[in-house]
Amino acid sequence: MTSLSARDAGSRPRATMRQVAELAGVGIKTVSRVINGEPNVTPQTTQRVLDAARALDYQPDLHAGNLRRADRRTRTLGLLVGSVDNPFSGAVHRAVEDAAAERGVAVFASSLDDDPQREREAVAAFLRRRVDGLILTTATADQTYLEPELRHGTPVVFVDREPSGIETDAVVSDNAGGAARAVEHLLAHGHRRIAYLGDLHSIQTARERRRGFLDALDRAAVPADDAPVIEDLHDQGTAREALLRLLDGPNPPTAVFSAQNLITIGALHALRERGRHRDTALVGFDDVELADLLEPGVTVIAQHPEDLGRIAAERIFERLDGDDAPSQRVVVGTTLIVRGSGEIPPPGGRRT
Amino acid sequence: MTSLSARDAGSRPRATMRQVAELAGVGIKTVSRVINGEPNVTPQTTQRVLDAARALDYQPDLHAGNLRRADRRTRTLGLLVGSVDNPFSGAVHRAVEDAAAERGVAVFASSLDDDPQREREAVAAFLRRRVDGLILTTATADQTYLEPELRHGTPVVFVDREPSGIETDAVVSDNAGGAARAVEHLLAHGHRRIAYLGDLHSIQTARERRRGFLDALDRAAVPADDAPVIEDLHDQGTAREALLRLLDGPNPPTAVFSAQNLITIGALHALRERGRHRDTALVGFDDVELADLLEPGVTVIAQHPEDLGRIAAERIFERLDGDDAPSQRVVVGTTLIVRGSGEIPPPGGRRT
DNA sequence: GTGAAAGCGCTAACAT
DNA sequence: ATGTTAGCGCTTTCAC
Repeated sequence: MTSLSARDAGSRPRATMRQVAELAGVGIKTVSRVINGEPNVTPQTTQRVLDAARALDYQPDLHAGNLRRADRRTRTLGLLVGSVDNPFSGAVHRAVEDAAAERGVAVFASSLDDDPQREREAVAAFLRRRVDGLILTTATADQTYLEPELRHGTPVVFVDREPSGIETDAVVSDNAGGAARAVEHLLAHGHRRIAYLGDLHSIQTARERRRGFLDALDRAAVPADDAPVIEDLHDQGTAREALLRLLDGPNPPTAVFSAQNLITIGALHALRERGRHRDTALVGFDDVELADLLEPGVTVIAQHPEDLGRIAAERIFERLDGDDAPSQRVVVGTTLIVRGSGEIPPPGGRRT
Repeated sequence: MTSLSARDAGSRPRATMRQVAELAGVGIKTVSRVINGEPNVTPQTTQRVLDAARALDYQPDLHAGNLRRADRRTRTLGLLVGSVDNPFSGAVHRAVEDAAAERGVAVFASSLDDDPQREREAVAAFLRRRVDGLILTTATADQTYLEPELRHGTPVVFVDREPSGIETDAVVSDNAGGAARAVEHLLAHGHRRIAYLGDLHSIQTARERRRGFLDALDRAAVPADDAPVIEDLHDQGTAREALLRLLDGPNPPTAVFSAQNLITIGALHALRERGRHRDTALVGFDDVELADLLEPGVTVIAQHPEDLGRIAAERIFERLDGDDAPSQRVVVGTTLIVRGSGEIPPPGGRRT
């Protein structure tokens, strides 16, 4: 007897509806009615069926039922986020889960890692499992590949980043606006030499934040030469190194705008390492835990990931409920949280 | 024309294998062979089938196939964590996802919120979707209800918390050991009056950490009366309030052991608010982001959630591969990270 | 190398 | 109020 057969010996196959029907002495359709809470079954029969189901540990097979069911709903959603390990993604995920759970919908979650190929594979994996809808953070330059799914009627909502090449719903932060707000805040405190530390240029939100940053400088008539723009940072380590290079350079910035949560953490490390955290201003995009307890506290442009996730999930369910309005783009505002680091004046004090 | 029918008008039903077969001019079984990479199809036929599949945007229906497939595998896992919004859970989740993705397995993730009812519902939702295995963080006092699933052959691995009432695999941190290590560290720095701030007593790990805490005090012959033990804290707010009460009381502790990540954050807030963060020692269980940049840095007993998640997922796949060894309990060690807060001496200096 | 027929567990449609 | 039959999209079995 091999280990496999030994294992099989102990395992009863899962009970089916037919077996429940047999044990209860009723037809299979009656069991179906009871399990699905359909009317026209006497309380006595209902009880007999429930007893039989309990006795056999019966669990209905959602996928088998779905195969023939008119609405063909799996009550399942596919969610693609930056990384389930990132606090921003976690908050989005939680909001989606809450909205889905209310409706008896389960959520497949996958991490994108800003890798276009992972996106394609995750979406394909979702579709093969016939999810009712897709909530996607995208890493591809163009999402035309989703066009067939949209035509098939599968709702797709983009969260955090806007779609490109297809017309569909999106829920995003006010990236450019938030970044501009950060810069204006630093400008108001007298800074002129503000460094930009940004994520991969391939990421739409990174480009938006950079645009907001540059626009704000432009509006203030600050020559862009004064602003070192460092892009393509993708984690704490690279962000730290980039800022260390700036701080060690000939003309270090008096203020820093770090355009993503991990980059902010990397920047904080660099400033501490050079002992420059009390004289170099810093505003981060996206809030980070414990930012309020650092000295100085970290001023941030907070996003509202719970709102992004909740609204995205609600759009999906509205679409599933038949809403066929033109695709919408919802922009969720950001909030400046003043904590100290963003209010540090430049060395010479406020100029002009 | 209602909005629903208008919507339907634009949506083509999803292509089936039969349609692909028709378009390619072959039998359905040949399409099946091509899609599943089975042998005995000529390259020419293969190409014709792939072309047809492409033309129809064909995506195989994993669940339909699974209905008849011999192994009945959905290539899907159910994961239940504390909350997808918690950094510890996020790290566990990510490790599970990585192990699963390698094998083409998708992950359903749900948040437990330490609510027994949510656990039951999440597990039922997983089972109705015929997940191949369950990785569970539990909130129930007894998991005997899973016995039928184990008999059906569904692998169940507990992560973070140990099972009760059933024999199955578990992957947990060394909670008691880690807590004891924290206390020993504080004792070594001269503390005798050490407060314990713990999570819900209903949580197994919380009880373990409390046990480790009390055992270490006992071994050091420190009377337990000196140690205020506050339990049933469940978020930053309650933890903060509890510590504020202790600090404002007649005989405040000289050191604090906060037994969970959110509790540590709440404790940090309380200490700051009273300006006691430089003279009250603190060791936290579970690491928190930016703990190293606070002043003083926060000394913690770090867990290794990535290891917990990875090992749990590996156990599941080993079981699915036929491993029928007796159930295993894997204990992942903790790591003391010294950063400053845990090395603050008591007011009178080191006693004895 | 390829295909026809049966059937997985369930629901829809139509009995009775 | 309950049962019977067909069939969802696929894999299995077995025939050719």
